Amino acid sequence: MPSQHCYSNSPHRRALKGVKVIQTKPISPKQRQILEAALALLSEVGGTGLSMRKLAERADMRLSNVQYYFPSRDDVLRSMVQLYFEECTDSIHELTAASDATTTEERLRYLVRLGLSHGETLSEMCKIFRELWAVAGRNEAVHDCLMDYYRGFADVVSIFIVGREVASSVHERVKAILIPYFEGYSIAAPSLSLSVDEVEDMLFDMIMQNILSN
Amino acid sequence: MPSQHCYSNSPHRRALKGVKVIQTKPISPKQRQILEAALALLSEVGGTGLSMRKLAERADMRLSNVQYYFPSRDDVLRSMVQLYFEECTDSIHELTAASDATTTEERLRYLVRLGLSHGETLSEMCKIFRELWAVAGRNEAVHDCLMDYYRGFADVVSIFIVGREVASSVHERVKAILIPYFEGYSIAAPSLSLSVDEVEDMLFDMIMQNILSN
DNA sequence: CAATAATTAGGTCACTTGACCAAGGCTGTC
DNA sequence: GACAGCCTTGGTCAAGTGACCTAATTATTG
Repeated sequence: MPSQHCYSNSPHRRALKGVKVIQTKPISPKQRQILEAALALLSEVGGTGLSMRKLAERADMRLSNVQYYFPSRDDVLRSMVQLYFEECTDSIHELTAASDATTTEERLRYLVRLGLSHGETLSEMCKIFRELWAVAGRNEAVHDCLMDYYRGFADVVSIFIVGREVASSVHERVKAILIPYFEGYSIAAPSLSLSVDEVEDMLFDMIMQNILSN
Repeated sequence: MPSQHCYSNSPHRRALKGVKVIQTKPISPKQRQILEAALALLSEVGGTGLSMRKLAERADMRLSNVQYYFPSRDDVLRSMVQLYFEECTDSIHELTAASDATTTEERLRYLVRLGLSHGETLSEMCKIFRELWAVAGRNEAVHDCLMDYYRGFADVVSIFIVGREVASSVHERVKAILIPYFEGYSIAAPSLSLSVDEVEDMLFDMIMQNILSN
C-alpha cells in the first residue's frame, strides 16, 4: 500500500476504468516495494536517471532480485506509470466520496480548493507529475496513459460538481477550465502575486457566473 | 541565431530583465551551436539523459571540443536554461509588438489565441518546457529561473492586454488566470472534448465578464 | 519427505559516461 | 623565428549501467 499521506492533498484522482490495462494480475508485495521505490526515485533523478541499481538500493533489495521481478528497466517504468495513475484515480474517488458538500456551489468550492492545494508547495506528487509530463512528451504510451487519466479525472470532477443530469456542454466546459488550470497552477503558482485564497475565489466566481449560471 | 520557427507559435516570451544573469559576455558561435544542440537533445532524452557525448554528436563536434567551451555538463545545462528563457522572452516581446490589436478585447483575444495555440500539437517548445518543469522540480536554480521567466511573461501579457494605467489588482487577476491556464492547457488539451476555438471563446468571455468588466 | 518452483544473491560482460590530460595546428605578436 | 594563446583532437581513467548467467536458499506441492 502506498503511503496515503502522499495523496491526501492531491486532486488528481481518476478512474482508469477505460484504459487497456496490460497488467491483469495483482502485484506482489515485493513488486509494490520496487515500484514505490521507483516513484520516489523518479522525482529525484527523473525518468532517465532512474537506474536499476539506484532502484535496488532504494528498495533495499539486490539488483538481481529487482531484475527477477522486473526483467528490464522498461518493465519497471511501465508498471510504475500504470500503478501511479491507478492510485491517483483511487484517491480522487476517495476524496470526492469523503466530501459532505451538497449544493453545486459547495461542490465547486470543494474541488477548486482541492485543485489549488498543491500550488503552495511543490509536493512529491507535483514532482512526479512533472516527470511524467516530460516522459509523456517523449513516449507515446505514457502520453496516452496520461490523457486517459485526465479524461477520467475530468469526468469525476464534472460529475461531482454538476451531477449527471446536466447537459454535456456544461460538463465539457467545467472540465476544460478546471483541468488545465489545476495543472498549470501547480507550475506557475509560486510566480503569482495573488494568494491561493484569492485565486480560489476568482476561479469559483468565474465558473459560477459563466458556466454554471442557468 | 536560433531557428525562429520554433518560437513563432510560442506565447511564452518574457524579459529576464530582473534575473541575475551570470553570463555577461556574448556567447560565441560555437557555444551557441552547442547550446542549440543541447536544447534539441533535451526534448528527446530529458535532462539527465543529455550526455556530453550525445551533445557532441548532435553539435557535430568532438567531445573534447565541447568540453573546451563548456568544461562541465553542469555548465552546459545552466547556459542552456539561461539562453532558452532569454530567447523566449525576446519572442514574446516580438509577438506582442507585432500585433495590430487596438482595443482591450482585441488584445485579450489575440493573447488567448496565442496562449492556446500549442494545445493542438505537442510542439518542440512544449516538450522543452516539460523537461524544464521536471528539472525545476529537482533543481532550485532552474526553478527560480522559471519563476522569474513567468513573472516577466505575466507582466508582458497583462500590460499588453489592459495597459499600464489599470489598477494592479486587475493585472494580478489577468495574470493569475492566464498564465497557469496556458501552461496547463498545453498539457491537458488532447484529453479535452472542447475544441481550441471553443476554449478560446469560453476563456475570453470569462475574463471579459469577470475581470475586465468595469 | 522428495521434487519442483520460486526467490535471492553474486558475478560478468560490453558499453556508456564525466572528467581530465597531452599534443598538434593555427594565428597573432614581438 | 620564437613564443603565447586559442582551438581541435584523440586518448585515458574510474565509475556506473542494463542485461544476462549461475548457484544457493527458501517455499510450495503432491
